[in-house]
Amino acid sequence: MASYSSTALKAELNERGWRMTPQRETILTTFQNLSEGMHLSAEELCELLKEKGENISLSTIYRNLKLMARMGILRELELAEGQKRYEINQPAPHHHHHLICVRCNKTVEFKNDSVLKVGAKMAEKSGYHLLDCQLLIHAVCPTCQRSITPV
Amino acid sequence: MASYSSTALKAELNERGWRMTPQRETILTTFQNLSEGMHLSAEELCELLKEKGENISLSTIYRNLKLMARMGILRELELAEGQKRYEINQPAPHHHHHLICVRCNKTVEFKNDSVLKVGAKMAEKSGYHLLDCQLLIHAVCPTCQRSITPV
DNA sequence: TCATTATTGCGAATGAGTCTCAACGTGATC
DNA sequence: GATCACGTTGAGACTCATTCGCAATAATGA
Ligand SMILES: [Zn+2]
Ligand SMILES: [Zn+2]
Ligand SMILES: [Zn+2]
Ligand SMILES: [Zn+2]
Repeated sequence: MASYSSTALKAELNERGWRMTPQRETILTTFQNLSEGMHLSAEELCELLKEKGENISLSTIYRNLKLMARMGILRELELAEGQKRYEINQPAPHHHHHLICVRCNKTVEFKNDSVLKVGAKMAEKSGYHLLDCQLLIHAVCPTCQRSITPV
Repeated sequence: MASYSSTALKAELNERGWRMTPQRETILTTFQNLSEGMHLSAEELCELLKEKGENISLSTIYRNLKLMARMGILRELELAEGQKRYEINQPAPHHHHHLICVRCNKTVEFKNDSVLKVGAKMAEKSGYHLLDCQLLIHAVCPTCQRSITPV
C-alpha cells in the first residue's frame, strides 16, 4: 500500500539538510491511506486529523503540503475554484488524470498511460526533472448542459 | 488571425440572453492579438489596457475572464503560484501544453496532438461538453537542479 | 549530552478574487 | 427612434486561502 515509506522520506529530507518530524510522517501516512478519488485541501486535512485526535497546526500543514508537492510526493491539484487540493502521487499503474465540470465541479478520474509517457518524454527532452504530469480537462457535465443555470 | 470573431461572441452571448459590450470586445481582441507564449493575469491585462488608453475596471476584467473561460474562448492557467493567467483557446494546430519549473516558474510550451485527442475522447465518452484540455507538467528545470536553493 | 538550527504553532498580515449597489447601456418592442 | 427591461459596469468594501514573523520546541550530528 505504502508506495513511499516514511523511512524513504526521512532519508530524502536528511540528504537535503532537513528533518523528519512526527507531523510530516502523519501527513504522509494520511495521504497513503486515503481512498482512491479523495483529494484533500489544507483545511480538510487539518479537520480530518483533528477528528482523529492528531492535531497539526494549519500553518504546518500548508508548509508541508507545499514541500511534499515540490518533492514529487504529493500532487497539487486545482479542481474546484478557490483552493488547492492534494493527493498522493502514484506511479504508472495508479497514475490518473481529472475531468472537471466547470459549473458544478463534479470530477471524474481516468487513467491513460500514453499521456504520462508524453509528459515524461517532454520533461526529459528539455532536461527537466519530472515531478508531476496531469491532464486537466475542463468541460460541462451532462446534468449542467441540461440545466438553465447561466455559464 | 482572429479565430473567434467579436461577431461570433456577440451572437453566442445574445443566444444566452447576455449582451455584447465594448469591454468584452476589447478583451477578446487583446487576447487575439497577443503574441504566442504570452499569458496574462487579470492585473496585467488591466495594466496593458491602461497603457493603451483603454481603461477597463479590474472588476469587469475579472468577471469577463471567468465568463470567457467558461465559454471555452479563453484558457485559465495556473502557471505560477498565486494567480491565474489566461490565453486564447486555439484549436488543433495551435493548441499547446505547458511544462513548468516549480522553483523558478520558467515555462515551456509544447504541442502534442495526441493529448488533445485523448482529452476529447474522454470528455465525449462521459457525455461532457469539452471546453479546455491542458497537460500540465510540474518539474525542476536544469538550472534549478544545479542551484543550491532548497526545494 | 550538548550545540546547532530546522521546524512548529500562533496570531497577524497579505492579496487575489468576489460582492454590493447605484449608474449606465444594450437589445427588444412598438 | 423612443421606451422599457434588465444585463453590465465601476468603485470600493469585503472575503478568506495562504503566507509571514517570531518565540518556543525538538531533530540531528558531534
Ligand atoms: Zn485524483
Ligand atoms: Zn456539472
Ligand atoms: Zn500557453
Ligand atoms: Zn527552474
